[in-house]
Amino acid sequence: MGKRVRVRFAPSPTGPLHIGGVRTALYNYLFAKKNNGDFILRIEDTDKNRFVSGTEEYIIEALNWLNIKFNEGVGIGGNHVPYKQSEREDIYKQYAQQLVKSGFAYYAFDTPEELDIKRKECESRKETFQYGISTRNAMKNSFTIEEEEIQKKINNNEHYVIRIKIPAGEIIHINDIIRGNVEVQSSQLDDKVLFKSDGMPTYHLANVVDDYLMKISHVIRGEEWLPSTPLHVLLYKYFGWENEMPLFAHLPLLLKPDGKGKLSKRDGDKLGFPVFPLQWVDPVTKEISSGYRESGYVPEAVNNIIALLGWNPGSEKEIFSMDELIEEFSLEKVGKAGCRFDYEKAKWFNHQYISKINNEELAEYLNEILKSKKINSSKENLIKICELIKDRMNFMNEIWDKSEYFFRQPTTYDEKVLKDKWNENIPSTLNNIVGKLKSISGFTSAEIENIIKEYIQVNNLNAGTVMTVLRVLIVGKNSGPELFKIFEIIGKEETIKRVEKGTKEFKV
RNA sequence: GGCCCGUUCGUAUAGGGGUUAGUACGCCAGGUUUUCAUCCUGGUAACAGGGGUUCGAAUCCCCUACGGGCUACCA
Repeated sequence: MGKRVRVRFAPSPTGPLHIGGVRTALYNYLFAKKNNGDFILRIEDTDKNRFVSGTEEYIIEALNWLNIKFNEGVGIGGNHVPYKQSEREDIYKQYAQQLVKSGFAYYAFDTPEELDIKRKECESRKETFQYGISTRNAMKNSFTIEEEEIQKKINNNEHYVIRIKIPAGEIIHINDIIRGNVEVQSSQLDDKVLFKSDGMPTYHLANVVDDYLMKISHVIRGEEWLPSTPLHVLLYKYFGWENEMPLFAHLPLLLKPDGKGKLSKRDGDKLGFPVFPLQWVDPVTKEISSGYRESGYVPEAVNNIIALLGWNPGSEKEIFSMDELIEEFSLEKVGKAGCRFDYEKAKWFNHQYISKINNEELAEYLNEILKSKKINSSKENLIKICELIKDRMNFMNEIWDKSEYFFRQPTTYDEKVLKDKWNENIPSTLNNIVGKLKSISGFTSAEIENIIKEYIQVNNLNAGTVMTVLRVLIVGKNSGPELFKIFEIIGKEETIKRVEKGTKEFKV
């Protein structure tokens, strides 16, 4: 019996969640559900300077929209409260001090400015400054300052940090579920800050302490964390938690479409597709970044799209419901290479999902939009309309564009098409057609079709011409669903009105 | 620069010693639709390069190249 699966999604509230973060959340969720485990939301707000207000709420709203449900964490509580790191300040301090006491960490008093100077010096010599075994004896810290003096400094409220003491000559092993065994020489690591002078821990400390305390079994996170994982492994060891250390799985990164760098929050709308799940308005600059929701994506499609960015069950199946994703997901099938979002494929996925929405549901959605435009229509009609336009939609927000002509007369005609088809006989033909339409009692598409086709045949007319002209007068342009079905839905009176109006108004 | 991770059609991927290297999106062509879109059929297009190992390598090993990540008192 292995231990209970407990995974966490741990974003920092420094901006809206981007699509890569959403994917990390989704994989964690799928893994938890698949293994009947827990999915925890933890907010990693240890950097006071980068905090952006509203992002915590944003993250929760985004996960809700996508139906990625956590069962423990910020907002809902659990056995390991609090789940916000800023509220756990005291815990980290205690653990950092424990490490100092046991000799695995030490106090350091170098100011950021002093460190900056050191780094620049090294840079000018084309070297990299490493606060570690080779330099720590030349810095202001426990190695160079007497114990008594250190206590005095601390008591005087002098700024200090706590750094890990990286051991010499060790090989640190990481066993990553996705990448296998990774080995790193301890000499490559530096004495990273664990506890900052503002009283907050760094990611490294907070993360390890919380994962341990919250009994996290698997750490599923982006590949950008792989280089610091040896440090985390060392921390587990120094705390004596080796046996409780979670398993790691580092996900391939989502790259920019041009292949230059990883996708970042700053990419906003520059890429031709949303990078955020929900629209985001920057609280300071008021800059608006579009979201998948507002761009007309359906949440199930978004989940499907991002699930397949870096994971594939090995079959040729492509459309997965959330339940199917849960059923089939496994970390072993996650790929190693970074991947790119493809707008065209995403559009196709979304189209697949829209065409699967039942007409009643879509009709309700359309009705909401109509209400905002003060348009009334019967439910029955809306269902018929949705049936006709559903396959023509790629995004939900196209629904008005694709259905407008059912509710109002066209305000403009596609003149190019009309001019091309128009001839001196058209007006009289249209008048005759209006006469025919008036004679139809049950105004059904089948009946209309019979009558009009018969008229065209009897008079030896060009069907393409007549139909195209009628369409433009009714719809405004030369596209849309079957014309006679449109006639039926808008009704006899409206059809006749539009044809008469067009006949009168259009001049070559 | 150093360290780490990666590399199959344009994109997402399947394939893990013997395949005509499969699929989906895109693109192209044809069909359906008297329109457009959907839909259907077909086509286009890839194992980064070089060395090994092997009867045989996309697949295992090494090197190189390229891409990416990390290198903060950011996460």
